[in-house]
Amino acid sequence: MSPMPSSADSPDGVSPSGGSQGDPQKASTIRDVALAAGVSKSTASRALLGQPGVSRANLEKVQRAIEQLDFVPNQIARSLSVPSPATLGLFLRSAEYPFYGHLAKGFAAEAGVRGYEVLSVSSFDQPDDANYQSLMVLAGLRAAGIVVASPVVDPLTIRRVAARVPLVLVGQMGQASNPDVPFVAPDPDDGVVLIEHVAALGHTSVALTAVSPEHSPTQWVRIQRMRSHLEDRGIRNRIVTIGPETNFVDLVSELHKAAVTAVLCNNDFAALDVLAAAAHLGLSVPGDLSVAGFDGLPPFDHVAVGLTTFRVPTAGLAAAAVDLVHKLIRDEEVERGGVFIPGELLISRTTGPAPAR
Amino acid sequence: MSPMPSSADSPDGVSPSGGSQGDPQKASTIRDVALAAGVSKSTASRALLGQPGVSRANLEKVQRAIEQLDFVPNQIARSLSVPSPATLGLFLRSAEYPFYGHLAKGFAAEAGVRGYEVLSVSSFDQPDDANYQSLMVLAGLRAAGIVVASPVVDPLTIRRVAARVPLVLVGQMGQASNPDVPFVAPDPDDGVVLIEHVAALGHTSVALTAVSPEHSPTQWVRIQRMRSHLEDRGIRNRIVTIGPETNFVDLVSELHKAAVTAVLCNNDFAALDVLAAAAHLGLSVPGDLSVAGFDGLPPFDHVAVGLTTFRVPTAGLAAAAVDLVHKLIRDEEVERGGVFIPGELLISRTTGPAPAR
DNA sequence: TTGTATGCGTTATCAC
DNA sequence: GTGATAACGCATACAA
Repeated sequence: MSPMPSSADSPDGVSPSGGSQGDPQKASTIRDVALAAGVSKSTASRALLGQPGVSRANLEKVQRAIEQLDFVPNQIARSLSVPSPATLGLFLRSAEYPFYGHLAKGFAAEAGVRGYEVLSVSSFDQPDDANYQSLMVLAGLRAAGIVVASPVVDPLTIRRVAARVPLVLVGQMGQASNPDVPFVAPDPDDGVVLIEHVAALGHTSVALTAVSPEHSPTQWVRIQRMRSHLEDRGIRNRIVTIGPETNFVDLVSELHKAAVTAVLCNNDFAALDVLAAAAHLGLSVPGDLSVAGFDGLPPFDHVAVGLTTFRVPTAGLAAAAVDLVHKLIRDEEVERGGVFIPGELLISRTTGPAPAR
Repeated sequence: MSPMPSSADSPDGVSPSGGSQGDPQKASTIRDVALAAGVSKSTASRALLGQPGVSRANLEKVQRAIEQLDFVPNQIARSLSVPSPATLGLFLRSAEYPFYGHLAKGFAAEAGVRGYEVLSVSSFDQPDDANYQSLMVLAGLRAAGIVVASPVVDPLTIRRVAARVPLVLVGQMGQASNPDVPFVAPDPDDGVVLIEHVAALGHTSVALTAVSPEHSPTQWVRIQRMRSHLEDRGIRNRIVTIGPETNFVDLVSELHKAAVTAVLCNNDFAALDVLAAAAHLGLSVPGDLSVAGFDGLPPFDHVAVGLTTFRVPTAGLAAAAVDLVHKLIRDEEVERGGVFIPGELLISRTTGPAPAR
């Protein structure tokens, strides 16, 4: 970049009223550029786009005018005339949760290599109406496709939007409510892998933590599978529902008294709470109690944390979602019934052999 | 800490009737609606916008046509004639990093209460050109204002966009390159609080970790202040640059041999690496070595992690950014020189008195 | 090589 | 109350 002449300050006395910056003075258009360069709009446009068929003299004049006017082409107007630059909409639950943050990253990466621009909106736990509005913003922007990665959108909204634009659900199994909407989800048998792990360690009484089913149906499916697997193996089990008000010290104390030797948590943060409670109670982990988390996203996969957990494959989910919506956009055949991506067990220091009794 | 939702879920459905999916037919326009309703575009538009001056009969006809055609107004075309005043653009570094995820959440929350819709795009570490394109998408959408929370956008791009639309930087001090662009940033003296903490504990030889300056200018400023503060106090210090290839065991071993008794890390993940290395070397923490992190976002603020760290106020930063851009949009006076938001020291179990020598 | 005219989808300004 | 028509900013056949 060359240094700007000092005349770039506003010498013509267009004194800003209050704004210290970028006074919303009307943006210069290609018409201004053409005028300043003494050519027609068409020539200015061609020069702008670097198209052939512009004399060198005019090219330079236009470029100078662009520089001087700080002209930035209006993408909106552009996209009105040319077929919309492929944009993918991502409807995401609050990126505050690591799962969604990582999903977003994987999504952007995969979409990027396919040449899509990505626009995302966060649905954090708003009323359904607001979610519909937000989704409509994406649709109104003429996104080529939309990926919904939020559990808090109701099926009717999904269906209405899906009728209008290629839409893929991720992280949720939509078939129950919307049989025709393709989806990609973690393997529902992921949790079973954890069961096999603690079973192999000799545990015979296991607790599973869970949040309320309506808050997280997918998690509920996973936990039901875990439970039936436990019962097939004759392992005693109980499901404890936790929430923001849960007193983990009381909970862990009670579980320990009931001879539970392993707690499989619904996510890593809950596992952290259980670990803190165990420490507070003087219980050794994994000596007295084995604890496992779920999700396995950084930093919980770090050796220094030492948590046994299960890594949910955010990158794989994102990639599959982009692939799916890409096919939908191109009107190709997609897998009905959804795509399941299995995760990976991460064994660390919070699980061990069941204590001898 | 309360349990957080983990891997996503689907709402329990009702009415599992089939919606059609993936029709690649071009979107219907208001012209189609007008045609189907047997009215003119103008009437259709008025009905669509709920404007007065439409007969009840026509209103219903239009609404029915809209329903039947699954018509969604093209926001892009709309904003060509009428700038949409209720949309804020957020240009964010990859939400994979917790800092940006939390920032995004706070931003959406604050923007929501002010009635803004939020559209965000992620700049993960792309070439500048791609970032320019992404930013232009936002600008091109005619967002009322834009907040840039990414250190990887070059000043010229910022300037050009800021000339067109109200723009605020967050997390970086833009005054050097763009004196006129308002910004909100963490207090540069945040790190000094950590210095005072370890100084009070009697440490006389301290190491600071850092990533390369161009990767994070803000961090660099903070660390320079920390260093000068250390020198004012006569505390020996060294800055070690770390990166993805860093061998932390070697690093910590070397620091320990050099009689360093406290390591202040540039973020919590780095602290985790240092802790793991210390454990691997048989060093007790904080007996032999005190370790502190930086950022203090979940889960590092959790008592079970036990890390001494410094919480950077993401919510406050986000709120201030929204406030600033809101003022800019309304053409109100904004603070020149930026807004600094101080964070909060979180003392836990990884820092302690300097070992007697 | 350059300019003219037209269309993209919507809203706004007029007449009627 | 309603419907032509002109912007909005840009790209592009089509002429010249």
